[in-house]
Amino acid sequence: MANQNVPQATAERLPLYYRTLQGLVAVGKTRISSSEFGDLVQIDSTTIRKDFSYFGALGRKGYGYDTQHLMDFLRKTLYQDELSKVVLIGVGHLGTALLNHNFQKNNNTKIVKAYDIDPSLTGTVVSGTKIYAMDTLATDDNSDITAAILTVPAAHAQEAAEMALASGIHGFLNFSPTTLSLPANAYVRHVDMTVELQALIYFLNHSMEERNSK
Amino acid sequence: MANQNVPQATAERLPLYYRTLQGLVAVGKTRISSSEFGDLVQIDSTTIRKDFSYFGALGRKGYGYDTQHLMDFLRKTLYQDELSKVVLIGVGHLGTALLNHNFQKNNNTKIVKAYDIDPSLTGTVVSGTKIYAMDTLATDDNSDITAAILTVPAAHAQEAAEMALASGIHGFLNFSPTTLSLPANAYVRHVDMTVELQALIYFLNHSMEERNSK
DNA sequence: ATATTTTTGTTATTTATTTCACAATCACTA
DNA sequence: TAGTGATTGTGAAATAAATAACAAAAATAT
Ligand SMILES: NC(=O)c1ccc[n+]([C@@H]2O[C@H](COP(=O)([O-])OP(=O)(O)OC[C@H]3O[C@@H](n4cnc5c(N)ncnc54)[C@H](O)[C@@H]3O)[C@@H](O)[C@H]2O)c1
Ligand SMILES: NC(=O)c1ccc[n+]([C@@H]2O[C@H](COP(=O)([O-])OP(=O)(O)OC[C@H]3O[C@@H](n4cnc5c(N)ncnc54)[C@H](O)[C@@H]3O)[C@@H](O)[C@H]2O)c1
Repeated sequence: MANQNVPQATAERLPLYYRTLQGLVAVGKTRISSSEFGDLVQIDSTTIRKDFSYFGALGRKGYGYDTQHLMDFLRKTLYQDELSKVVLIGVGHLGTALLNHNFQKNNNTKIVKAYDIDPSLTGTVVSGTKIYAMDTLATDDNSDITAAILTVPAAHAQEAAEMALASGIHGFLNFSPTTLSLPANAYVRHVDMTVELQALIYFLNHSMEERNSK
Repeated sequence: MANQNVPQATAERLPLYYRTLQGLVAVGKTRISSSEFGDLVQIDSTTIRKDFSYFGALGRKGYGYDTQHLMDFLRKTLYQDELSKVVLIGVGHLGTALLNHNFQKNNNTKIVKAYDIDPSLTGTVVSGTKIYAMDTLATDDNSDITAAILTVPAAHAQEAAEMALASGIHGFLNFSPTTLSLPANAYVRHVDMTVELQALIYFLNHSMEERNSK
């Protein structure tokens, strides 16, 4: 069942498809065509049909897609039918916001514990999540944890990631503005708000120039 | 000077290059080769040379790149030599974290004001930024504002964006897990943490399966 | 029951991006 | 200042992704 040949670009769209389908099922919509779905998610309908086709025939010709069936399929494909446990490292401004955000709603992921270097935070509970000292991280057994969310200052992201890896964590969602150097058995995704903001400003200015020069 | 034919993928890497160069200049490194730079940012050196080549000859053969010169060039290209004013809409958990985060450090962008629908927040100041009522947004003159950061609940993101657009804002950094439908004169970038987390889980599981099947 | 319409799944085509390969050029050494 | 080594800039090739086009199939209407 493992689909080795699903393009990366397709895989990255699946969560959006899944969430959109959750919304459709919730409002009682039972069927949808690729073009109507495409309008919703702002992706060309051909791209959507192609994406689904990597997983076999999920729709019915002349009818479209059954939202419930498609949602169920994507839930399995995205491993959302089992709970994924994650930890959060760095309970500062951003980390606290993430702890307060209930990822578990429509999203089978739970922040089960947090780590911070600040001794005054050790043992406290933020939004139901207990905070542990960093000293214990590297020697803890976290092999049941899917991923670590890194919200520490950039200067400490690398060491924090290495400790987490030592404890058995292989996935990382890095919010620090720095590149991590980890061995090949680790997988990192980077959410970089500064980059996003600068890219936004770049594209805004350039599309304006383009418009003016026409 | 407007470079119409810079690929999108290249443009999206420029902020990372710029930030990395800031770090290099700060520690006194005056020159760097594309391969050393590539190791730092984890991008193939050929890609880096190609990226820079869209802007002309920025390096010197047999020498590499002058970090200060390259940084200055990118600062101009990314419009980082002028201050970009942005507003933030939705001062909740995430919005507050962003207000507390000093974007202006190494990043010529300032959140100049915020908006929220909660009357108890109106007139208060969070981390130096004054909060205004949503009623006033659509009629305010925000034509000097580059972009709006949207950190409102998903159900209100569309209406908030429309009000901001009415006030003269054309750029949006959307943190809500929802697609925005805006006219062509608006430009939206989407930061979607739920999608990132699910994509991470998907790739982790799939790369594990791949490894096991070998 | 038949005709018409809808809509998928897929092959072919186009476009975008990355990587390769290497001549041209400059830096540095002796 | 000649010779060697380093490193860029760039066409060509390879890979990846998006879009177009359409036959096949099923739904719906008549
Ligand atoms: N706050 C934001 O909105 C925002 C936006 C974009 C990026 N970021 C990035 O996210 C990261 C966190 O930002 P923040 O605003 O929450 O910072 P913060 O200073 O508020 O919080 C950082 C937390 O990490 C802890 N910490 C420091 N060193 C540590 C270590 N070695 N191990 C474990 N914990 C450690 C601190 O005690 C603190 O609680 C930074 O890298 C920042 O650049 C934040
Ligand atoms: N908190 C997180 O870490 C996190 C993570 C991922 C995504 N998000 C997304 O970011 C958004 C905000 O999340 P949050 O946790 O800060 O939520 P929150 O409930 O803490 O804050 C939302 C804020 O928006 C304000 N608001 C509500 N309706 C509004 C309207 N129509 N106009 C203006 N302001 C309005 C509320 O008064 C509140 O202050 C949500 O869409 C959420 O899904 C948050």
